[in-house]
Amino acid sequence: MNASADLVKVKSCPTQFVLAINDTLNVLVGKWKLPIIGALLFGKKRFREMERDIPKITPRMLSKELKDLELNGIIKRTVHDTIPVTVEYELTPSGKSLSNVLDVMIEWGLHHRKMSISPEKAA
Amino acid sequence: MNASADLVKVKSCPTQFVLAINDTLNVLVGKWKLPIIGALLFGKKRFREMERDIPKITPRMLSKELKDLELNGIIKRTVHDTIPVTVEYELTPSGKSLSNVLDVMIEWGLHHRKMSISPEKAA
DNA sequence: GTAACCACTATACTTTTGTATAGCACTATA
DNA sequence: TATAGTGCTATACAAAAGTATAGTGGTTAC
Repeated sequence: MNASADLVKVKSCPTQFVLAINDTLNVLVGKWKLPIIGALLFGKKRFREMERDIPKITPRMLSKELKDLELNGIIKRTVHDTIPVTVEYELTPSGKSLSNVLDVMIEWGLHHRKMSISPEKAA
Repeated sequence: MNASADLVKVKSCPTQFVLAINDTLNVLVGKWKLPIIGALLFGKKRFREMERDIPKITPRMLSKELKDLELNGIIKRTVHDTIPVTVEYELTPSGKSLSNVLDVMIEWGLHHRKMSISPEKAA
């Protein structure tokens, strides 16, 4: 498997190129996906824990987004049959590897922000 | 300016971290932004040209998204006072630098797709 | 003169996304 | 017995995003 060869192939074909990016975009899009992934980058978390960590999220949204992320193979849900049941969420390897994408996005975001505030200095 | 130092700073602070990524996300989100940026990666384009290049986009959407991207400093709009007027759109340096982000997203997208189809082989 | 190209804009509608609020079935603690 | 915590789901609504269709005001070619 050669990632950069794939890149060349994909970039020469706009449609495929858009499809691949959309896969990534779909995983990150929405008001809550990022805060959720962000929270899980720091380790396993339980439902109520995340509810407290993420300001203003409703249980409905948290539940919905967790399902979505699970379906997309980004997080793994584990039910422990303690009493009462406890449920743990954690990132899958695919989910963890997203942090590479996020790093680049952070870099661009910071740089772009500086550029729009003071293009010449970028201080 | 040290990008990786910024990265460390930002990642230790979840709120900032989410903000920086959201800046990037906002630029890319929506059904049409990516096709538009994709089209402009291949050079300057005019309105009708893009309308033809991007299947199924309506002029309303194209106009709206172009405005949005211009406001966000991703593209530059130039009006030439030919008769009739011609308008050209092109990526700004900030816009061009997005291709780094897109590259990483393509890589993740392709890899993740392979993982979900056949996790062991990843063929 | 009519048809077509240019770069859009207006209006009305549907779909998707997110919010507000309440509730379930269970258990542990006071 | 009352209260609070666990991990959610149901219903109804509001806001945002996207679509469909038509039209503007100009110019050039047939």
